[in-house]
Amino acid sequence: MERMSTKKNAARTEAPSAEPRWLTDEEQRVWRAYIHATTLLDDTLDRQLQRDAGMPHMYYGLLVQLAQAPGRKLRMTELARSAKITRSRLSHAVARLEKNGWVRRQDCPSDKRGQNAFLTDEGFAVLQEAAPGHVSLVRKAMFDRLSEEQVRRLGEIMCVIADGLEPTGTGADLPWLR
Amino acid sequence: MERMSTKKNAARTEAPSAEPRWLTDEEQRVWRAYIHATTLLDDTLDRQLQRDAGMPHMYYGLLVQLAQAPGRKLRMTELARSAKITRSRLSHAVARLEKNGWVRRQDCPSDKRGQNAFLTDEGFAVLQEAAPGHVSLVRKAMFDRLSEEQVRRLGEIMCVIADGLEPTGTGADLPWLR
DNA sequence: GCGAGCTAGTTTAAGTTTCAATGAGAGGCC
DNA sequence: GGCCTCTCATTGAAACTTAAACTAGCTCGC
Repeated sequence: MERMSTKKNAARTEAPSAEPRWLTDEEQRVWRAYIHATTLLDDTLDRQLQRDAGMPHMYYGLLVQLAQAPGRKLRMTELARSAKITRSRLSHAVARLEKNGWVRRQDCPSDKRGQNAFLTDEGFAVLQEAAPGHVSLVRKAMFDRLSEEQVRRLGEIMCVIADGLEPTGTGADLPWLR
Repeated sequence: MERMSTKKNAARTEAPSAEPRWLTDEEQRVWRAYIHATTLLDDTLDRQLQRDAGMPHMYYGLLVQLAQAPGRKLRMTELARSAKITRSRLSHAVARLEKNGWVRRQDCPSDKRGQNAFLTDEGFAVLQEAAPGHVSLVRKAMFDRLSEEQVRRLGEIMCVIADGLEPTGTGADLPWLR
């Protein structure tokens, strides 16, 4: 991805359109490994869940969030935030899950704009059926292949990255996207 | 994602439909952090490249692969393999990139079924324009936030995961998807 | 040299995601 | 109350992805 042009790595005060600091060779290798691993893993999980539970990984994640929420229900915005997706995307997703009978919506009593999504018994059953296979795959793809030490470090690293990207306010843009 | 039902963690000989080994609390935390970080980062990169270069991250990656290939060209299958995507997806992607004038196809002389995708000068120019902003974002989201030690470890971990998922033959399925 | 089976790549249709636009309620201010 | 603005959530169109056919060319054994 990096180092398309002349390298000139001198530290400088980063004027807006100055030559950027390209990635070092090691950083490039790590970045490529990251892209490859995440791409492969995501595709693998998607394919398995599509086959075994009839839904993509993201949708499965939504069901899990609901299952863990008190009363198995969550406000749409809350669900969107915890799943790290847009409200629009969630709307479409819940529409589909509702069509499958796994989730239903109910009006929020305290705020008439609001909607609660809640997991049906059918949805919970689907989750229970799919969970073992999913966990098993996650384990085989990641945890069985890493030492405890590596797992701990991966956790730290991922938290650092997520913290840096977390939209601060509600939908506030990150400063360094200009 | 995990631990939906009773826990019974005793090691056992893993009969096909036995109670699976659920994730420990730490593993769950790490897994969630992983999902969150990768989701956020991928979305962030997609949005920035869509805005600055008019294409999603994956498409940008294809241009990069081509730019680095000898003669700026690559067989379709080869490109699909190095980008970790299906041939079908690549077909669609190249069709779109071709429509933008950034890539063109040429028949492969040695194998009449084959196609070479090659990067046009326009495509290269787009890449050169987009690269600094992209690298800068990657840096700010990941490398600037991690110590050298962490970067090295992340690289190791990602390689382990990728190795475990790499389709072994051409399109051969992984054994543990049953 | 020809038929079975493989490989390269594309196509179709169905499903998913994005972006921008919309409607409808909440909240503040005068 | 009336008005302005913000938030919650949905919608529709366009772009993207996927799985499953499908075409065409290679290759190997007989």
